[in-house]
Amino acid sequence: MKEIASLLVKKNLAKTPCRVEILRTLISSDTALSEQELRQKMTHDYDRTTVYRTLRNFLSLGIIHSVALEGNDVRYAITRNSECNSEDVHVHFHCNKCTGVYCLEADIFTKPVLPDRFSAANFDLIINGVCEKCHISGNPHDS
Amino acid sequence: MKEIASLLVKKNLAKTPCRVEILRTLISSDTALSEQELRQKMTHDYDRTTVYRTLRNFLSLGIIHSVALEGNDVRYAITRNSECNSEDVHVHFHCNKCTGVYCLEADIFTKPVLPDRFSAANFDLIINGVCEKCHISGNPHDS
DNA sequence: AATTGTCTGCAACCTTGTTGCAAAGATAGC
DNA sequence: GCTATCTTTGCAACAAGGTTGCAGACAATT
Repeated sequence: MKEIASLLVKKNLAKTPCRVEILRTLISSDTALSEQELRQKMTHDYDRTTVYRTLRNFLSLGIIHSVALEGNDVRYAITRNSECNSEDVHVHFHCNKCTGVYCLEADIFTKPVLPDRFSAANFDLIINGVCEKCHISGNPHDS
Repeated sequence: MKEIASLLVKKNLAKTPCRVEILRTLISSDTALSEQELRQKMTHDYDRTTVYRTLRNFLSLGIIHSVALEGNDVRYAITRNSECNSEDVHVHFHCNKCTGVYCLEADIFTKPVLPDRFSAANFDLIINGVCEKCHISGNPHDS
């Protein structure tokens, strides 16, 4: 919890309940969460607008990042140095069974050679498949 | 134009004006189009619902495919065998200047090694950067 | 040309993104 | 610890998609 407080101080943000709870929820989740999932996991029911603005704020500060999936499905996750913080490569795994989205290490990705005159600033890779938790049983981890 | 007619016949779809025009527009565009861009490029103003249903229809038949970008931004493009039809790899280039989305050859992509117990069904790579048309001048191709 | 089944347009509703404004809360100085 | 100030929150409201049902229009078939 000190982690959260110092993060907010570092980013010059007031330590408000909504911010603390959003951060706590995202930090303690092993998957990226949709806004809906996030709100459901939070104990207090904050207004939609408040959560929206807080997420937007966190996004622009790089505290969290978002993953756009097919079908207007956006997930949010804490940006951890060890996983998703590579300057220009983001790798996410989307499980077709439990629908969870996991941040994977960026260094498993090899940058492709682009056609002439195309220059890349960053890469976003989404891998669809079956995650480790759903691998054996075939049963989803979250139901 | 025969191309379009035979495509529709092959997929068991009636040759209706809306379908023909959507296909014609997508085929003649070198970039993936948003629904809005698509509607603007079409000569007849079809109802939003009609376009929506037609696109959904084409998507499920694999005639077109969609690319989900950040910020609820979805683009649609014809699925060409030479470009985007690889069974499990889709590579798209999103230009930060002209905002265009181009389908790139899937074979420039190298599949990464996944963590234990993760298994992949398909890969979606989105590369952000500057496209060939915006490369030199710095001026966007479409304005 | 008539029939049948599909497609289109309209109305309507839901979700998500977004803004303005006023009330409530956090931070800083007294 | 209390007040002033600036920030954050909640509410209302609207825009843009996504989505469905239904009835009239249209395409394909006989």
